Amino acid sequence: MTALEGAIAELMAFPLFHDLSRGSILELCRGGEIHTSRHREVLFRFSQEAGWFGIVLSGAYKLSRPSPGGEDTIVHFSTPGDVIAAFIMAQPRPLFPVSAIAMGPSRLLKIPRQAYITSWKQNPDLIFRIQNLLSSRMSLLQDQKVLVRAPLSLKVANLLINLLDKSPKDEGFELPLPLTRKEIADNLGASVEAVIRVMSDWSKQGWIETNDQHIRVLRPDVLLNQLKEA
Amino acid sequence: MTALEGAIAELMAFPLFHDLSRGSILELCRGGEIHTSRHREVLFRFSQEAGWFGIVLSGAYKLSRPSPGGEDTIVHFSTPGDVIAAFIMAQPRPLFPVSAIAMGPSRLLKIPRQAYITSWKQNPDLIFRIQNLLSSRMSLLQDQKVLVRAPLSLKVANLLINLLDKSPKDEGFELPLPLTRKEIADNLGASVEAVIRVMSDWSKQGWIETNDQHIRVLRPDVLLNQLKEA
DNA sequence: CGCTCGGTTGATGCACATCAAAGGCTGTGG
DNA sequence: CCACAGCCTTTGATGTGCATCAACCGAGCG
Repeated sequence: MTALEGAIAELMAFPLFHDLSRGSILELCRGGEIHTSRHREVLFRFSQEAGWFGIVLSGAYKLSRPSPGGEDTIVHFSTPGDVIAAFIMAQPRPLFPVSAIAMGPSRLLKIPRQAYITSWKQNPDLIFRIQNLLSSRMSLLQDQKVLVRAPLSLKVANLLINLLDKSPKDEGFELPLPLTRKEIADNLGASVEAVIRVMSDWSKQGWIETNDQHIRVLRPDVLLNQLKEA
Repeated sequence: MTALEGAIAELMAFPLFHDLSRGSILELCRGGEIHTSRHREVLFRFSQEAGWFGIVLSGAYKLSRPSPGGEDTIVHFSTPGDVIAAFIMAQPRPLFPVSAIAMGPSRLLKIPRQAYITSWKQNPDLIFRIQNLLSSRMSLLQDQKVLVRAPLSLKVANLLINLLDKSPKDEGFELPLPLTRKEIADNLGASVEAVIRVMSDWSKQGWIETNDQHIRVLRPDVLLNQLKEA
């Protein structure tokens, strides 16, 4: 419980809990516990029973689903402040709709489903914020869907720009999470090699820069232009 | 208002309003009006201000978004019982995230945003049902995303099966909405010609049958198998 | 030191897109 | 009532973006 109190400060910084008092946040997170993940640790797997939902505190998790070819497809990257699996808590007997795997060391606040049903549900404003989160995630999915016919470079540009939006502005255009080419490929439905060819081209142009899985976008304007003019 | 009362019977049949009394439904739909659309009529366009949301009563609407190539990409087919734009009502000043166009003559119940903010919000169960609708729609989008790397025939099979699920079971596997090959292509991000080649092959095999934009799936088992074994 | 993981490069082939052309069907206006 | 324009479907010919396969390199790590 003391650990939980320590996390309150982090929680209050997230838009989800904006304006809420320390006391009510504690009440909402009753029974919650903080889970620490190592790089590549599996938090849960697709179709497991979901007795809890979570809020990302630090690090990142990739959410993926098994695809017919055995390879997993990444459907979302969850960064701090994101809720995981909250959307399905309203179902009578929810199953996780995705698998979740940590990208680098990460921390997550696990909250029992019961708390959602009892205290969260009674707070319409909170439910609305969840609904907004969900609808903006849907919006991202649709953005990607619209680009299916576009060349691969556009898809990569779109992804980088979107991730950049999540990043704190003072980071100098560095993506807020470690990202391999394979993960990008798995998210876009492309092959690693194709992604590499696009990105190493951009590196040569001096538009991006990467060291050790951390990508910095030097010329976000150029990438944005690709998206617009096409 | 009398017209609205006439629609109550239809509304009560939808899962969304299941178990609700005639009176409370009337209350929820206060200020609503029934809109009748002709084939190809535009209900609203992407990025217009959204002062209302809707419930499809009959017919169908396609929801699409403009894509870089000018061509619209269809993100969802809405059939009776579906809510349209309810998910964004929680935002302070919502804009329609898609365009909506009628497929064949259709009817829709328009409900002012104000009603959502006041009466819908006060009913946690109702909000939860909306959340479930939204999350199942997200699930569909993810299903499609998982198939990006799969051959076109799998994507078409997946689409037909999903639409079939919405259809009343006594319809003998006929899709519940008129659907052109172009619309299928626009939904899957493929070319019309490619879709035609897949489907006319299936017709020759005797797996499907189409007359005048109405598609009947004669061998749903075969299509399902394609999805599984791959 | 072998191992796995991430990145990179080149050669080859295929599933589609694209372009072109044509016929049927529907609605609309002269 | 006819003519014309749009929309939907179909078929064939040609081209290409990207998947696939194969190989290699450097870095971290037990």
